[in-house]
Amino acid sequence: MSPARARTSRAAIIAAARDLLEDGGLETVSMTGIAERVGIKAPSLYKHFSDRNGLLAAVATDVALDLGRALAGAVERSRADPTARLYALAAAYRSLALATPRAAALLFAGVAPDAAPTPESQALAARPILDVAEMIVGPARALAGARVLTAFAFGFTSMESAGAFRFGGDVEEAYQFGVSVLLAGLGEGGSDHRTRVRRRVTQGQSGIRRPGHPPKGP
Amino acid sequence: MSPARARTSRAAIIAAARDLLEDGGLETVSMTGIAERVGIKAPSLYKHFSDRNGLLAAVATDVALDLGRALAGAVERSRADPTARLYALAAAYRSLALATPRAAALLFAGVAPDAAPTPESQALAARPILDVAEMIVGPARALAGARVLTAFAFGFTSMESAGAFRFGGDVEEAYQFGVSVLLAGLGEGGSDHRTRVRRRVTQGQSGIRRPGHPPKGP
DNA sequence: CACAATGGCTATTGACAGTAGCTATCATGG
DNA sequence: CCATGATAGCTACTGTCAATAGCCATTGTG
Repeated sequence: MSPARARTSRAAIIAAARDLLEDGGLETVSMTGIAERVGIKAPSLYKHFSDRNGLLAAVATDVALDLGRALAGAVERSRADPTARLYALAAAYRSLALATPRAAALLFAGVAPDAAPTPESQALAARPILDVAEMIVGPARALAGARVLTAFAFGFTSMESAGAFRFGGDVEEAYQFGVSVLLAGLGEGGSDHRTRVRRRVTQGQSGIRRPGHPPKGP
Repeated sequence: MSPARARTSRAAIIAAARDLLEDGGLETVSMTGIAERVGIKAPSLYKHFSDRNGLLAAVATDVALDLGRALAGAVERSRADPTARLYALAAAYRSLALATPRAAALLFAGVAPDAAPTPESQALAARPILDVAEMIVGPARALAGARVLTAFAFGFTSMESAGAFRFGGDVEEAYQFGVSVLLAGLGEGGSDHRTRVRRRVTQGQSGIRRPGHPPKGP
């Protein structure tokens, strides 16, 4: 084992890809473009990553790690009570999601299905949210609570940066409103909403014509 | 003005594109593949649509119209009280979003930025949600409420079909839980959450290294 | 100092979006 | 009963991209 001169690095390639991703969207993240940015030719990239999806997966992991750090930092800086933590987390998430919207989409939306981040990086990013959810609704509902919080934050910021909120109004205010609504609802102990509702909404009929291509996720 | 024989139709092309989209993802929606499905050659598609994005925009509009119809139908079939309506809408949305996940992503996430559905179709899809939000929180907060509801429903189903919920647990139950939490929080009259919170979370600092590529949406 | 591993390169292939320009078909108006 | 013109299809082509094959230069270690 004896390496040769390395004109670039894995980290530099990932950074270049992230740059391209953010200011041009997924389709502008070309092997050619990345290679150009790091000063090599496209085929050489395959010496560092198996293929484009492997590279995107590394980008996604990188983003997940950033997100985990940002959330953990927000928790550290906030007061210890659940309310303060939740607001801090929500703000930190939105801040990152708006700064790097396409990366966020890469993380949670199935934009590039074969470019999933590593489970470890995901677990790291999820940790602070699971913790705050547990503080609010208790251990039994922590997972469901965290999912609800994440779904809202991701969904909202995703739509926001996609420009899907096209009817005017104060978008930031709506986000804060959502966080406070979730906090109020979660704080309600969850009462028996869950069981009360369970049987009512299981298989909404909606008159779709498509035969259905069910998702494959675990 | 005098047309010739038409071997296919705009509607057939859109349907073929939707099929391809659902069972292969956006990147498998190729002009060649679509053309093959409708029995013509790829270049002929440009007689019906300006380019691939134009075609995708038509697909998105088609999906938005379906969604609008599904939601309106769910409202019609439900009881008149806000709670029943909200659950019906949530179920109908999830049903459609899970049946056609990539189409949903096309609608709300910025998956194909230049393939936005027509404003009319969007307004139609948004109507039922705005209505129920107004019933729950009143006209002043209807828009914010609708955004919160939509963000949650879109975010949740998007993550669900992307397979982003990888820690086990009952995912459907978490969705119901989320709806009940939102209902409880919204029903709380909103109290003064909004203003109480406003100044606390305006610009979360999160230690991101990226200089920021702000979104362009209106 | 040899040698093997490694990271780079050029050349090539196959898929795809999109354009140019031709042709066959049909509806309408003389 | 043509002639005209609009249209929807076609073939041929270009340029871009991911990915592969195979060669070459460099460098650390025995």
